[in-house]
Amino acid sequence: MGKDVSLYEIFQRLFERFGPQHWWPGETPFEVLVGAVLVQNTAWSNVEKAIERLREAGLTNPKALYSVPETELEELIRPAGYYRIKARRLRNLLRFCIERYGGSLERMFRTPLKELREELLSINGIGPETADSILLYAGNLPTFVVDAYTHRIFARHGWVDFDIDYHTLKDYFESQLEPDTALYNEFHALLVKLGKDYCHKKQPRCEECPLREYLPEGGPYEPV
DNA sequence: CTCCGGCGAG
DNA sequence: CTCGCTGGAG
Repeated sequence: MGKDVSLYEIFQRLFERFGPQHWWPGETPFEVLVGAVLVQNTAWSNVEKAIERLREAGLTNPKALYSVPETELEELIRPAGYYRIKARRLRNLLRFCIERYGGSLERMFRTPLKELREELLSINGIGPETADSILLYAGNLPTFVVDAYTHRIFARHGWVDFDIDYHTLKDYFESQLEPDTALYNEFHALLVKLGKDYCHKKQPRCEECPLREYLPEGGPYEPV
């Protein structure tokens, strides 16, 4: 797996083309945490509307947001889609923050990475990608976030198999990269940028892609 | 495997 | 109008 590719080289190619993506820099850790749940299979532009509504309502911390009745929360986050299930998932996460850490995200993120990751994964509605997004982008902890774009980009280039699972792909990145929060942050953001603008699900723009020099002969690999 | 769902791009 | 979206649960 991975062939002879250097992940640092891939990162460099993407960074040279796209520059810094400054993901989740100005927002509070709380907004990042909320956004990580709301963004599940959803365009970020829709999540921003929901976050903006919560901000306008002054719901800027776990206890405040958890005090909102579930049906009201559903209406607040409605623009993000999946609003019923996301309201429930969000409340599951908030309840955890409150009961386990007194509603203090600062306290929560002082927990050892591996330990906190397991705790987050035990919450109904928090899967591997959401957990890692919270840990990396809200907690600044060095865990690599894998997503559908990462999978698509690396499988199409033949660097990993199409049937690779989340943890194996995550371990692949973390085994070849230093545990650097800033690097993980920027790398994932750049892969999302590439996935959105070039490595489309249908009709990828390989000719103009920053990674075109790594394209296999005869075009990108496809799932069997 | 299906469902959850509003929303914007094309 | 259709498609896909910084997934996860049942």
